[in-house]
Amino acid sequence: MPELPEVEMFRRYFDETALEQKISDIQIFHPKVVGGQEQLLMSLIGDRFVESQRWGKNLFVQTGANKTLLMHFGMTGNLDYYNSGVDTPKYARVVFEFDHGFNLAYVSKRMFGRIGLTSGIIQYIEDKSIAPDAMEIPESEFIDALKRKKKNIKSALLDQTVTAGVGNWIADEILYQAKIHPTSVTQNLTAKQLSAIYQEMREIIEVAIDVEAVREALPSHYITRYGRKSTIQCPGCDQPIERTVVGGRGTYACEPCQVQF
DNA sequence: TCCTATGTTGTCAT
DNA sequence: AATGACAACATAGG
Repeated sequence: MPELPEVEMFRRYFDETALEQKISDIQIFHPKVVGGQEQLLMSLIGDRFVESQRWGKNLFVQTGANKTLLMHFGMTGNLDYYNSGVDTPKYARVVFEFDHGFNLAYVSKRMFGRIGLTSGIIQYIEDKSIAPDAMEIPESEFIDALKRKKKNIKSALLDQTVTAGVGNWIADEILYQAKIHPTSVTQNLTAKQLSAIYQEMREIIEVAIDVEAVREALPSHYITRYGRKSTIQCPGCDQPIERTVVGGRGTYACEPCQVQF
């Protein structure tokens, strides 16, 4: 699920459910998602979450004791706030128990996600060379970063050192809306085309957040709205949307509409 | 049985 | 040294 708009939904959900409550206990069901730092995470018992911040697909939370929790959701992750009297959600890997009888589960089915304490947001972002968030990055910085990449445009958009938050469906939608073929050589694109990509990126993310990241609620001229089936037709020309593999990721595009550069 | 899935990273090659 | 290509990770559904 989680690209930038989905993680933004998780952030809002987290704010509505988990802020300002005393953490009375923590359960870790799988050491892998905490990177072996079980003791460190357990040190949050008695603390409380005070403020969340999203950067790309990363969700950071500051605690009252000035610690920084990081959650990344991988390909299959989410948060689930539930009454402690009912069953623990399936695939819950870490559970925060609060004083008043409700729990927050960090759920990660395929366990590609990670949760744990970091030395701080800025430090973490620097260490991992993560670029500015896709909704924050200035156009000139985005275009300069793209120009330096030798890979195809789709892979460049997925590169979190170019900008943070674009994932597989957003990349496909950006290139579909910009009418640019995903395998186009990034350095062949003109300033005007790169600018169009930037504008589409912002527009698509904004719209996705507006519809609360519900795919079926996206505009009818978005190919993402129709899911990842082999039967989708291009909303523009009615030709079938083709599936290929680009940079190791399933990629959907309209061959007639999207020009190869 | 085989392939795919809204992500990142370690390894190997260039 | 730095960058790029690609398999690997773990689980379920078609």
